[in-house]
Amino acid sequence: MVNLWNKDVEKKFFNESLAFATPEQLFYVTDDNRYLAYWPKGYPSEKNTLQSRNSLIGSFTEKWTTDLLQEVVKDKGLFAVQGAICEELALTGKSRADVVISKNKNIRQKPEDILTIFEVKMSVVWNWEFRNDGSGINLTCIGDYKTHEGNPGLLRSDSMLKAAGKSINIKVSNFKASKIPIIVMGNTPITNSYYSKVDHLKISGIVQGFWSVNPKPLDNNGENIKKTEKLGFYRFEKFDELRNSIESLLSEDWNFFSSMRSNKELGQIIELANREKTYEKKGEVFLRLINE
DNA sequence: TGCTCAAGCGTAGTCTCTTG
DNA sequence: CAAGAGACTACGCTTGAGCA
Repeated sequence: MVNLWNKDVEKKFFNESLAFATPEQLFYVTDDNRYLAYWPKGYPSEKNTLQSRNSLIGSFTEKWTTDLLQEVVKDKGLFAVQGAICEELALTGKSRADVVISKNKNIRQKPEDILTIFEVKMSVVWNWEFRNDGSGINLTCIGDYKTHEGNPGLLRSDSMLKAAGKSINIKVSNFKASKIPIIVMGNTPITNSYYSKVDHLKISGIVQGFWSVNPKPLDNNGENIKKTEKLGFYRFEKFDELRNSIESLLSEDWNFFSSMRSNKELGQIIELANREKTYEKKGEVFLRLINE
């Protein structure tokens, strides 16, 4: 039984990090000397911005996602690889893929071996209070993301834009990228101003999905979106549900294509492609012609 | 070879402006 | 008038190109 994102995972993040980082690097310190993961809504005094937690939560969530995906593909002879490099797909040492599913487990990858690219955009979602009263580390959840000032994960508009931008950068890097689906993995919902946009990104073939692997991001049965109309966004509630979606992603032979053509040109291309015998062949010829 | 430094990655707070 | 989007800022960390 594999669990998706939940409060225990965040607790684990703080517990692991406290082994080598100071509480001051992981928490805000309030006026009355409380150690909190986020400023509570309406905190009255002067606030500062914590920076030292950023890279820690970044690498923790990427590792956590890699392990989760590894569970999905391990019995298929495939591998989840963290920080993959593939120059042909604009995935360089400076701008790696967070996680890829591949036929091999090397950091350096060939486009032909990569089956899916995952961009991880996750944060600490809940607010936490840390205490160390001598008897050891004590972490208490003091509220969901509606109770603190933070705007975690995919709820930030610029995170959405960055994820979309990186996907486009990969898709236009090389025609070999057109066969590889790209998924943005988050642990929060998205704002309603992005509902129709994620569907358009999916339909136009740029991002195959914004997936949240946090089944219950809000306490007290708070309302939160399950999916958008065209499944551009989807919130997973069980590991098996995630496994099924990834399996169907891996089972098809995908193609991304984009172009600006006149109706006349398109008609000519379709006519030529239609002379082929099978649907697969028609598709192949269509794609070859549209890329010429 | 070892050094510096720009450019990339990451998250998060603040602020302004638009929108309803 | 309130809420949210997006721009901007901040800063910690890593990579790799250029250069002495």
